[in-house]
Amino acid sequence: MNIAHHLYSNNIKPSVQRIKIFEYLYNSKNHPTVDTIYCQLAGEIPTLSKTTVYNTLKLFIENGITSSLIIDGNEARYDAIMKKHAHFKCNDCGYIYDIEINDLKLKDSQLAGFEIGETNIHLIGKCKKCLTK
Amino acid sequence: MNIAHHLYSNNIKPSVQRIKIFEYLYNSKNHPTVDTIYCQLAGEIPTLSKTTVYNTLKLFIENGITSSLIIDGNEARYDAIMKKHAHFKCNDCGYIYDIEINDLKLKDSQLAGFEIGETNIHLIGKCKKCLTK
DNA sequence: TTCTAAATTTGTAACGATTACAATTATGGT
DNA sequence: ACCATAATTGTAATCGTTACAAATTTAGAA
Repeated sequence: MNIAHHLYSNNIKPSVQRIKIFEYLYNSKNHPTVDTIYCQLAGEIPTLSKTTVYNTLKLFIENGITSSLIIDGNEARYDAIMKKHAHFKCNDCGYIYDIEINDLKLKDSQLAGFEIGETNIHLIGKCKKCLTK
Repeated sequence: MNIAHHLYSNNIKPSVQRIKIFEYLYNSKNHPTVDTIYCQLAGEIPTLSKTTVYNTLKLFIENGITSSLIIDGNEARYDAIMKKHAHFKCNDCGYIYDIEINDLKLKDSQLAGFEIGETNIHLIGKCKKCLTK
């Protein structure tokens, strides 16, 4: 995937920072926090500022190529995979799994006439790995 | 509902603060924030401290009579209705609706062997009222 | 009732994630 | 190369939450 082109086609002018941040987000599947992104890229881009990471992610979200999730209260995590999916966080190892969702059945009557823009599903528990060890 | 008894039967020693906080939480259906609870009760309990509200809610959650939800990033909201339900937040009026959920169908294969402790479903969009006005 | 220990409440200070803002640096067109 | 505009950066401020120690209340024993 050509990242510069991906940014362009979503109305984002590419820059070194933007390309590197999106690249990291897209390749690392671990829903990184701002701090993680910053620390990982600070080596490659020595002048990088944490504010730039915040600004850039905000821009990505506004243009629909990134989404944010808050699965525990304290800090936001980011995801470049835009296909609708749920998240499962293991309380033991802390890993956040992507979970495919088929369908979400809600009582029709209640949401009739509502316009649903966003659906966030967060599961918390213990993953198979941690349960079997 | 006898609140003092409800607290007792959940291993919480009642106190003026605890009773008032739970009472407010239980009667107001609007998923209040800590600040809202504090401001509402500060009149009745002039010595009330915001720390007490935090402590008390934490105690309620530990003992399973309250749950917290974070539907937009910034501040936590609290709910004394423990029956499993989803939340819909209207981006226009800001109101948070309780939505009954029948069933959540996820791809079985992925979560096989996982232990799911908590399921949070947050919907965001525009409610009927705001759409029709 | 009075004393004492434990639990609860309170206020202040600290913390951490995020944002505001102004200054610096880079970019693109003429 | 020059200029206007956009992007990046660092610092300081903001705000929800937590840590902590002092003050108050509670409950049980003497």
